[in-house]
Amino acid sequence: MSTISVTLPDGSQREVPDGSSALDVAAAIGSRLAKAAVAAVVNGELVDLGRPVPDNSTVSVVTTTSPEGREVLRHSTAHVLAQAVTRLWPGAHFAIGPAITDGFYYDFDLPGGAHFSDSDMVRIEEEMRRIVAEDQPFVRSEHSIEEGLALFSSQPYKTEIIAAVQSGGTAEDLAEVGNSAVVSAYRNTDDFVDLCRGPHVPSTGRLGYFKLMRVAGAYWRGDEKRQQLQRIYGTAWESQEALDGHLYRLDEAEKRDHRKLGLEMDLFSFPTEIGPGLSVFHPKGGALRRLIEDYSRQRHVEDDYEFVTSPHITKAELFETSGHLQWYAEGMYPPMILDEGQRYYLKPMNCPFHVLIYKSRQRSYRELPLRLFEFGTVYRYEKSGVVHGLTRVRGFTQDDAHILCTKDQMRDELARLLTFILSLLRDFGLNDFYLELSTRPPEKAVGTLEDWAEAEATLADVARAEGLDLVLDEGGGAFYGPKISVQAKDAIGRTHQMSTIQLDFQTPQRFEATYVGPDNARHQPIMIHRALFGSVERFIAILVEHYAGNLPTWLSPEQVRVLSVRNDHDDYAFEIAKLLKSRGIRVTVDAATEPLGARIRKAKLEKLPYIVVVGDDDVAARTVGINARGSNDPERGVSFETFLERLTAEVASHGRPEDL
RNA sequence: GCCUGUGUAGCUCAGCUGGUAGAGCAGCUCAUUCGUAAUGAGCAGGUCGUGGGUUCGAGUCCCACCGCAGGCUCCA
Repeated sequence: MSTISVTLPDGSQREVPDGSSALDVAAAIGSRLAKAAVAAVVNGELVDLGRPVPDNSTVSVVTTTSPEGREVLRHSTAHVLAQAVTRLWPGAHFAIGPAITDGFYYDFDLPGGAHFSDSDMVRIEEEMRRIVAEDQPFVRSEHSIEEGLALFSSQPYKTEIIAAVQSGGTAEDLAEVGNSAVVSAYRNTDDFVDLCRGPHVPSTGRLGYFKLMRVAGAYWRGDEKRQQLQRIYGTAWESQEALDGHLYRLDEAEKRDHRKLGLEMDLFSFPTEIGPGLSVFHPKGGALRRLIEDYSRQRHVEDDYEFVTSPHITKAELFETSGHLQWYAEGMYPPMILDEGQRYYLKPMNCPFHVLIYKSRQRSYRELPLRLFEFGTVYRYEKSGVVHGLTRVRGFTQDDAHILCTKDQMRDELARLLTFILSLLRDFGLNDFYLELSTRPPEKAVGTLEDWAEAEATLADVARAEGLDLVLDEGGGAFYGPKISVQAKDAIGRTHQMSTIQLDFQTPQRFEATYVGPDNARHQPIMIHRALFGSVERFIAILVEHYAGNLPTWLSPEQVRVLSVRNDHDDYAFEIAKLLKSRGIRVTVDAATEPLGARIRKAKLEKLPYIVVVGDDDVAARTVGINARGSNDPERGVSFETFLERLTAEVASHGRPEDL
């Protein structure tokens, strides 16, 4: 028997019999590898294990613990889901079923307009386990377009994809099929075959560590004007431990949910009497908010911003001039009709007001850059299905500023701004950033291509200069200019869009804002929109989740609670509370009305940074007992002065919290 | 806006196939005075999201609406 030679990832060569499959190669390397293998990369292409390997090819075996391997088994699990559904609902049409982060989904259209219910998830999962137990093979076949259309003649969504691929096809379609010349399909049984690019695990028996998570609606091809399908989401892993780990992480994330913690910590609420997406901040949330805003104000003062304010409503004319009514009217609250037909709108943005402040008198180049800052509360009519806690609301406050500068100043101004933003975010305990550049949206955009190109290039240069990773978001810009956004990773690795810097060549032009240059002629300034927190409300949500409610001491609404052991220690407790308060510490006293253990427990549950206990010894020696958050080991007999120094130093340095 | 769920006391939840609401915690009162995560007793608290309907009778069944949750679409 003749042999062929393959190159392995470590560079070594191996001789295998001609006609060997990727699985044979894996087996030749080792039986454990063969057991863990789910697919292979042959000459750079991810393929089935059963695929014969050509001579002189490079072969890399993909195992279940690699990202590619997990993707293969998730995708294969999606096929098992589809088969289970077709067994239970004969005649069901299925659309697409890709692997996604941590799992997979599959979209279905059930016969007779039937819908899945939550209890169906149990039945489907049972059916899936039967299919796994049957250990059905995944058998690949390749067909011409015509054959493909015939093979899937009872599956209209599949034939639509094949037909779309025939006439070019989108990236999404090609992901299903592979390439435009060949229609590939994977058959599990005589009754079940699915259109798919592959690769797949050799057989369903390789799967099993999955769980169906939920059912949701999804529009066919993501188009809200088309058929709404039933989407089932699932998660799938290579082992029970990995699956359990994922479920545990979900559980932990749920414990951090700012909506839950916000209620428990008495920070804010959404009274239904006020309306969806409209929040009120309670005293503790109000304190947190004031601390955040005050610190931000201080930093802005230091960075040469000037403070302005503007009203919440305005005549339509302002947003006609800015272009918002033309582009985003559906995102605005409907107008109030006043004074013989005059239309007034709640403001969805602050920028036109700031431009009017700029325009209130003639400006000289000597005044630029002019940095106008406002905590501006805006209102946007979000669709009813999208409001979510504090992160997506209908009324919120932006830490909004608009910088007007000359074209020559733009580059320096952007660089300075990015440094400022990162420094401020780091002060709040966020440390892991990358940048995203959103470029010209093809449909909704004003301005010349040249202006866009120049602005995008400048933003990219400045981002690179900061040394952070830059990700491109093609077509994601606003209608009036490109933007760069700072993305921050939180304590459990989730990414949040934080700050945005938006260049705008259009608004100054629309408002005919000018400055007089050294040449004594009028010129148009550049406008930079920027918000660091984005919205104060959303920033609070992110901080609460980042810290799991354990806000750092400098941001805690109540920093210290003093507990007296007995009533006769109350006077001392109040005395040191007064001293702490005089040093700017937010402190309360919980006098001895219930047992000490109960008061400790209550304060612990409220996530207080410091619980101070004072008893006989402390009154005698002017000391305190300190029970710090995150510690199960209280310190006794610390002198009050030592504690005060430690506390004020921690607050001043924005010291990090004990447990994230 | 669309799909699927869901809504009982401030919070967490129980309430079987329809027979006129129940617990724990929190709150209040009284007693207890205690050295680091729950002292005891008592009291009070709900038109069961809202409005219709079926029924002798609805927290429970049906319809509509509202809120919330998870998705989809959207997010200047």
